[in-house]
Amino acid sequence: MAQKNKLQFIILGLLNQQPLTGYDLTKAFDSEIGEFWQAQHSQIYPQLKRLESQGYITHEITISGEKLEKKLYHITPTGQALVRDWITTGTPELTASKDEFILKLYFVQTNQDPRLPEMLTEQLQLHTEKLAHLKMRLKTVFPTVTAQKVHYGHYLILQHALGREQYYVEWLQQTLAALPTV
Amino acid sequence: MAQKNKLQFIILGLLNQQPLTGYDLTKAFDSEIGEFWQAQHSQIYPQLKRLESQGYITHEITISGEKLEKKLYHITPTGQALVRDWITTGTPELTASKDEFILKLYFVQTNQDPRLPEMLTEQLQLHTEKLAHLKMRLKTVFPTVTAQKVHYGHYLILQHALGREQYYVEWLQQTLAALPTV
DNA sequence: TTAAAACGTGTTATTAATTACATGTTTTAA
DNA sequence: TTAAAACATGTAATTAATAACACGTTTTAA
Repeated sequence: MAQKNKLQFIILGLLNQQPLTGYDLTKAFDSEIGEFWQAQHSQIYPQLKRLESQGYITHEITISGEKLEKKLYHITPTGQALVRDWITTGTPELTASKDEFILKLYFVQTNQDPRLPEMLTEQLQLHTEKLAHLKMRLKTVFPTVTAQKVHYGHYLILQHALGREQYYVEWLQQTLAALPTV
Repeated sequence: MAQKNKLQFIILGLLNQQPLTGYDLTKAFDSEIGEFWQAQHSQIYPQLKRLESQGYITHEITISGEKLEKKLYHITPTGQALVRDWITTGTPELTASKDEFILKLYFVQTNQDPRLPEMLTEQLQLHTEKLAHLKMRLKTVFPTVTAQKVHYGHYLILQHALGREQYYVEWLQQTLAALPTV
């Protein structure tokens, strides 16, 4: 019941900002969007077809260089209405997340387990790198308060991802520090 | 391409602690495990069959009451080796999460958007409730430091979920507070 | 005593998502 | 000038996941 297939709304949301190609949309999932939703091009191209057949988007063909055809997708008024509805409608689901690493920890019975330091250290490094990357991105994309206002949603998403990562790093550090000394 | 199908490892991990029925396993995903992985019984029962055919688990039939047959699954030594491998092997993937609400925010162009207060308030309530629930659980399940050591993994998972939720609540509060006053 | 809730196990159908296959063009840097 | 990287668009095959269908038992509280 109700609203699944969130990919369609994300695509519409992106096209609501500006016309984009399937390739552009795919790339969007590699950057900030990818922090909160993932999709491959093999999911995106068929979805674009479906959205077009339903009248939510249209496309225009442009030629890049000599003969490379790009399909630039535009949102229609019906599509815009659909995005508006999606955003306005409540989100009571609390989309559950998955975390393989935390699950592995769950099966570690005791804080004496000799594998713990190595496991935690590996994650600490990974998450520290990611945190650094997000920090840099936030600083370069939104250097001023004015820049934050130009695309507030983008700012929010990056900043939320950063805070989430920050928590993860701190938690790993604390958990490591709390381990019994050998 | 290495190791997908993480459900199998989670099931094995749980059976490594104690023999369980399919129903028990299903319930495990309703509680603490569910914070970091989800699975329905329609995924679990077939997976149990597969694991058994591969020799990682076996089952024993017990009768509950007059005639209700329960299949109690046990892990085999091969299965135990598989769990050990899974835990010991590195986790370099950083399992990406999904969050529909944050995505909706992404498509809000400006902090002047009249829908923002309502959207954020709804989430604040949901996450505050969840946080309270996790706090209570942590307090009842692990009232003492000694209790934490009895099943350290369980403690870690609950405590991590709580911290994550805490961050989410604080972020929502800050974002709400930073909104321009009407 | 009886109805509801919880226990218990399965399958089928559908949809979502990933991986792999498949092909070609344009740009950029060595 | 040429090879690699990036651009660009699709389909097919497989696997993961959810929702729905289906059935029966035991326990518990009204």
